[in-house]
Amino acid sequence: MLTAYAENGHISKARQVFDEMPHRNIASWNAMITAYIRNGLRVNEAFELFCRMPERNSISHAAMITGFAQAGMMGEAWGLFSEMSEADREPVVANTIIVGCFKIGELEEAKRVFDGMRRRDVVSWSSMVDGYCKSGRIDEAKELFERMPERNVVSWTTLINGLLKFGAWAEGFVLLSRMRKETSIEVNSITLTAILDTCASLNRGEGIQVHGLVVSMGFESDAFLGNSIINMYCRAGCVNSARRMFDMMIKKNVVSWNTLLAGYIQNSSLEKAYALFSRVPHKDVVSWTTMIAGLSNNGRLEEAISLFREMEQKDDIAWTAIISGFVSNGDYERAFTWFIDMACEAIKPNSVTLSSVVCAAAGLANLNQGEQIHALVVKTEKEPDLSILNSLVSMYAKCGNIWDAYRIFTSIIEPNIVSMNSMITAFSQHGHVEEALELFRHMQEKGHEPNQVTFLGVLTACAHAGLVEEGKYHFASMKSSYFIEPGPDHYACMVDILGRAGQLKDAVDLIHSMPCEPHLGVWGALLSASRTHKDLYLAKVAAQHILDLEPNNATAYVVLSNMYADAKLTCNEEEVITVERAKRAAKIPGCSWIVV
DNA sequence: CTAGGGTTAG
Repeated sequence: MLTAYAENGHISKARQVFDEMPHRNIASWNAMITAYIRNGLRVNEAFELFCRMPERNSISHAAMITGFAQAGMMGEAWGLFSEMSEADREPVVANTIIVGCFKIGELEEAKRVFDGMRRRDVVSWSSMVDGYCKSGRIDEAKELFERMPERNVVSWTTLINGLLKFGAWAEGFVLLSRMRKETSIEVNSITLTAILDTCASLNRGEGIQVHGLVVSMGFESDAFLGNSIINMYCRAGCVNSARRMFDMMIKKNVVSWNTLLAGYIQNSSLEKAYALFSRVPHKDVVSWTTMIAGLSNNGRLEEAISLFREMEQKDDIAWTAIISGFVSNGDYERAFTWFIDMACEAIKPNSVTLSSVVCAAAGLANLNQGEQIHALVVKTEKEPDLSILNSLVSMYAKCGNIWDAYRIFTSIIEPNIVSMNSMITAFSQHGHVEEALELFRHMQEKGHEPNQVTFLGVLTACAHAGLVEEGKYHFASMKSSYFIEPGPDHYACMVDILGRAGQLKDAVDLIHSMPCEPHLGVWGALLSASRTHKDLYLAKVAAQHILDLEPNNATAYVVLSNMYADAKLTCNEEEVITVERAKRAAKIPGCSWIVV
């Protein structure tokens, strides 16, 4: 009766039976202790019984040690372990101790127990391999694995998974094929899940082969595996293959639908996503938020909002999808309105919500709002996400408080590339060129790989200080040292740098050499350089390109007319019309060498 | 009575 209740998880019933028992033997005490440990790891209640037992055997000890070890209470586990004889504790109880040691990071202790064992089984070895993998000590894991006297599917899976999670995926795949070639041990669904997961995040071609393996092993009816395959294809950009898998699956669940839905959205097939969404049989929050976020992130905010209104239980993620949509559309005011509505509905903002509204405050350059959100962050987040801290850095910088930005930056224990970029950009926007370049040097020394955003900050700094040679150097090193193709913004910066220094010819040549289409910023930089150096001819060319891109661009007209005025020419309507005409005539003199 | 894992949304 007691064990029947215990096995079904009815602990209080089991305890009732136990308490009412007229005669208890060791087995009934042990059963009750085991029940407490297996159901919710209630170590204290188990230990209380353990202490009250009139006599104990090795099973009592083993059960209690398992409880302590799984709860990470290794001191207590050790105490009982030392009371057991060699014969009773090996290998099972010792294995438990090994796992417990790894759990609390006591690698040396685990090794000592393992080395001291007289009888090791395959579990002892596999536990050691797993412990080393999870502690990042891959070499030791591999060495132990090679020394194993026998291996089973768990041993192989442990190391394969360990290698893949460690990032040594090539080695992981080699081990998988070795397993299949050298042994008759068959992979199971656990092995395959780990591999598919890795393939999905790495966009590895092996995913397709693993799919074949899943089918040939007869696992295609496993919904978990099927969903992983859908995910793998979606992440690799093969939505059609994902769709085929989806259609083939007999046991679809809501995750299968959601995964394919997300796949369509990530591969920008919004219409197909919409069609699929309408057919999802039992839509859950994820189905709704996936669709809402998909629309919102693709600038279709109004549709996203109307879907949001249809949603019954709106969670924080749904709200955040809309709010971040406003932020990326530059509609910061509405982002705030919605943020307040969210608070009124008593939905707690999460870290993405918070970093979005910090960005909104930055976009509005509204220090007051920014500080309020900052206070909220301090109040609600014990350890604010890096994304929040990074956006706070940008926010303070954009609101003019460069030293508050710096204070936040220095408080970040492990800054990432985004943190570095935010701070470099902040310095550079504020004209603190030395600091910006110093930070750039510092991050390179620390081994952080700069990206295109970093270089934009660096080039902006150079432009600010008129550092022509340094600017040229960094611009060149982008491609030669870091294999980053400069984008239009980088070119605009370089045109600015060259233009300010009066090297107009070089600036024009640079535009001519651009592999991408020059955008407004590039021509704007050229125009302002032409104005500074009073090159009316070049100014006209630049202005014309600006007006091609943006026919109502007032700046272009204003700059041109000022230059005419300075040159003691009249910039009347007629002159503007002339420019217009020239544009329509399609051939501006000199235009041919600028056209890309 | 011990060892390997788990898919989707911001």
